[in-house]
Amino acid sequence: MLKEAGQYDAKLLEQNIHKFWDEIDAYSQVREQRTKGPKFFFVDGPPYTTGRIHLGTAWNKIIKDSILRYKSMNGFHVLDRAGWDMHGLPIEVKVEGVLGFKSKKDIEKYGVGNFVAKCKEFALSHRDEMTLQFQNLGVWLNWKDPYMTLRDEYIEAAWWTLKKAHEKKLLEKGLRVVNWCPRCETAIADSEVEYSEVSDPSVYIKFPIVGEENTYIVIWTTTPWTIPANIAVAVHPSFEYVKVRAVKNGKEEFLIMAHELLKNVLKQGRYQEHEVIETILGEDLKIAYKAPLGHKVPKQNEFPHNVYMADFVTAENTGCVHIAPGHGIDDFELGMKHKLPIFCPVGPDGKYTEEAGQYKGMNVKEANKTIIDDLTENGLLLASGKISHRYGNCWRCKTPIIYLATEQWFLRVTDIKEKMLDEINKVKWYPDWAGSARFADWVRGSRDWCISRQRYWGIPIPVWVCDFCGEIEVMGTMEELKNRSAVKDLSDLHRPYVDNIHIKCRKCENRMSRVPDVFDVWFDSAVASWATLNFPRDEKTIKEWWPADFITEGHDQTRGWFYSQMGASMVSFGKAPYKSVLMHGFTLDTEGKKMSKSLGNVVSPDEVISKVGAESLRLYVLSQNAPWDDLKFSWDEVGTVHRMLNILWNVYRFPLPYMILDNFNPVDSDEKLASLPLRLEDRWILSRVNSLIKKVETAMSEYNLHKATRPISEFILEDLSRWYIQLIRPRTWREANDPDKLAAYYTLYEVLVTLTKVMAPFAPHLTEEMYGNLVRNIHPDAPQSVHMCNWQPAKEKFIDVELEKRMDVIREIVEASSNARQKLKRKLRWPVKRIVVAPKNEIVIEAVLSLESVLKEQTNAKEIVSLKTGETWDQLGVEVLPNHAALGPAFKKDAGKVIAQLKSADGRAIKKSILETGSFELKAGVITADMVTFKDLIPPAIASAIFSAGDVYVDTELTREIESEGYSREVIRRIQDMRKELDLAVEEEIRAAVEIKDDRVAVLVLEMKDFIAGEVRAKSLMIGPEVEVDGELVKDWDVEDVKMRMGIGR
RNA sequence: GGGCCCGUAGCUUAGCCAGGUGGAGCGCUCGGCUGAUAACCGAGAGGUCUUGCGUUCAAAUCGCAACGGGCCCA
Repeated sequence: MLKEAGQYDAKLLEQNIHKFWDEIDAYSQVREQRTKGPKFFFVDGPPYTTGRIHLGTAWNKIIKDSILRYKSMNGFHVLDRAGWDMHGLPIEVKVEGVLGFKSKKDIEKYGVGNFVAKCKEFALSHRDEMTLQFQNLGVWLNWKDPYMTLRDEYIEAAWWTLKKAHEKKLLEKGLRVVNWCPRCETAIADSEVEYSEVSDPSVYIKFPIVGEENTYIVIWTTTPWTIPANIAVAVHPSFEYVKVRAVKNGKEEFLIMAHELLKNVLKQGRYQEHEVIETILGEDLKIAYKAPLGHKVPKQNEFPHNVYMADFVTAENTGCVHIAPGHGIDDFELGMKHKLPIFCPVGPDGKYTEEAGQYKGMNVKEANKTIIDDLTENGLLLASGKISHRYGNCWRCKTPIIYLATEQWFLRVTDIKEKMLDEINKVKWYPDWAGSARFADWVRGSRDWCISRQRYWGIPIPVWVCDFCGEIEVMGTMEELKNRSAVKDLSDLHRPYVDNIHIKCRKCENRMSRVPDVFDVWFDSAVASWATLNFPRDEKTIKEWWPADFITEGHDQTRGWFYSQMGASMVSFGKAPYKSVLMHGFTLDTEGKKMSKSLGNVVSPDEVISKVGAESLRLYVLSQNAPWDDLKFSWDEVGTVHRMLNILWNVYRFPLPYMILDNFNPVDSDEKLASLPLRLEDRWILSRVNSLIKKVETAMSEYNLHKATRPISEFILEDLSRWYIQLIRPRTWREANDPDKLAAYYTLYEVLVTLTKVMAPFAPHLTEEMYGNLVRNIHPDAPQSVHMCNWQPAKEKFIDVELEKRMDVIREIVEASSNARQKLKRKLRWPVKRIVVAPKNEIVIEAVLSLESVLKEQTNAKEIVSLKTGETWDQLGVEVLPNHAALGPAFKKDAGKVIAQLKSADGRAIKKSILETGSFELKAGVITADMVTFKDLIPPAIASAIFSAGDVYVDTELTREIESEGYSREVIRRIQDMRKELDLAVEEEIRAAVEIKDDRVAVLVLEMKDFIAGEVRAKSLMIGPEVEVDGELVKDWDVEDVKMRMGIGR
């Protein structure tokens, strides 16, 4: 049997549903039930296990959940292991913070094994916390058996991939300039560099030219600390350079720089006068210079210093670029091209090494000042100031990065770039530009991928190098390492356990040792699509599932996971690891600014859930905007969604008491719907809900979640709540087993059950609750959960597009008539004599004709009249407006008389005659069409309003009958109000008495006594000018200036 | 500096691809309803469609540029 429902309490409801899901293990049942269906392989982009989830992560998982629920209902066998990204520097930094560590030395002292254990503990505990938070959102993924990057089988997937890269000669060790964090003492990826505005030195330095007395080439830099590593100067081959004689305080010197930048440089150096001596094209600038700090850095004196040409030189500052191949990417490439020494006198801790001579031991950033002082001292500083610009920081510890030339391991993805671009085209991107424009652009500009990190908590790079001959071998699996090393007991593939395993070199039989590095953490998630299938340990599953059918992440993952997966997959399998990608946006604050702790504008999912529940949050993020647009969070809009759900809940619970009272038991509802006398409004709502299904299907086929959810809200508010429920109300409180009432019951029941299925993917809690009552309480053998139901396709037999159109017209007319009523302040409770519709087209006539009863009821009109198209209602008066400009010349001095006669004549007759014959005869003369214009005159008791396809006239003239009914309804409303106050049950009968202190009104109301008694369920009812009023509740009322006293009791 | 996306009423947005009088919701003001009631419904006010230039008979819509925001890169 159906049960009544109380007010909508989202939190309580959601808690109960979560409990219910746990009890029956709903998730597992749903997935198992679909194992025979077509496969749908989804790979969860693994969130990083630090701290709590934020709104963006919540949105991400809600999108995933909704799509997977939809796919599952549509019969797909969904594979969806949740994923966790658990390695890497972010966790190391957090753990270092907890332990109060400042540098790698602290970690070494503490013991790598202990440190790694702490990192693991941190990752696992945060995984548990975050799992709960995701579950609170109602997100269904395989939480029991998630993939975790710290598991041995996952590590093997990464190892196997690297071995593939090695086999395909795409793995390379080399000296490269990398982004280096001097605090973390490791290389970091381009994607781990975060830019911020900082103030740095801006210095102009003069490099003395060899063989030319008092002549210098001028360079500019923001990093004076790289000057000890200077090896060359670069100029643009096609720029024009000049040699200038410049004078400052009576001293002259000769400077070389780009011609167009001359003025600025001389101003910077405060030269008082100058003269261009010579103009030279960049490509002809063949000069050597002396190291500016040779006296401090002896090693510098061993290197040649020359000027080279480079296209990357821009016409900024001096047009001459200081080149330190050990400290810059362009510098390094220029150095390689000209076989220059890659001089890098800086250690991993960001301090100068032995090679930096007198600067040894100094922190480079702190050395800036010393170097500027030293240059001043030897007269080579032209100018020194400050500049505010964007500079890269380590995204985790915020330390400014430096560029260092170091030995690193690289994946040569640039070799397979073209193939990667081909694969991008084969992937279906939502929206299209995410792939064709954004991702393709990123891939085109990508460089070789530096995959090594000099850290501890990560997947150890499985490369063993021979201590003697340098031979390289890559271990692809744990098994392989065991066999090659004869270490039988290998329980953990992390550092430090793998660090001490040695193998014998195949070439020279000497000892091989593992390189100490770990993987860039992006490499971990890069292998997720096969790691989640337990490949390479399990070689069978991958054949059945891979590649992924679908992934979805935020647009920041273009450079991140979309790319890392693509790269790793191209290396391993030579094709894209996913078939379709939905790229979604970011969550921003109401201002459109990003949410960040420092701005204090962060809204957490928990905060939203605690206020309005997860369901409102879900529908809010799904419907607010297109998935790929950024979402500006707004509490107001969340509130609006919550209100919509509340209305749905009220719509759902409204009929329950009546249905229960009537023992409504819709076991054979299909049959009943076919046999009961459905009204047109019943057929209409059935048509609407089935049209809705089609809309949702169309939107979901393109993952347009906003276009799927918005029509659902609209249906609930406009069609169900504001219209259908209003229409059927009188039918629901009819007492007998009336087929007309049953038709409404069965229709509403069908609509609500259909709606729960359409909404289930998006609002899994609310629909589960409704389903439990509406379906499970009636059919005990129905699927246990709405999420076990099949998607219900639209029932075409119910769809009637014409009817939908006609109902739209009726709704417009009703709106217009209530607008008109308002003009004359006539309440809806008071019937009106008639409503006249002047239609613009035939559809309106058909609509009024076929849906007259609906129109009558909703407008509370005694009669509905529809005119023909173009017909003027004959009750309207016509005002004739004389056209003086035409009448004057035509009638001259009689014009005044004509005008007077026009005013007193019957306007309607004039209009009719003019329209039919073109003229009208007055006593004073014949007037023609050009002499007059007409205006409709609306009688005082009539109000009009327009709608899109015509006019509506409401005749509010009072008749005895109307007054009688109007006052009666006033009485009824007040008695109902009192019933409410006494908290009476709907079906409970009362005794009532009404004293009306106006004889005329008392008589009018008395005429409706039976009607009133029926409406208020009164077994006895007394009405009259002098009635004794008593009972449990007695109240005095003022009804339209008539004093009434009413009393009711059981 | 470059790539991609976004900019419409006080707020959140539809319309833009396929040019032809800008639609909603929230909020506000006024009113209605009172057997969904700590609910619900109607009406009204409110828009230089970020700005400028161009294409066109016609531009929110197409093109170019600028400005502001987001993500990514340099």
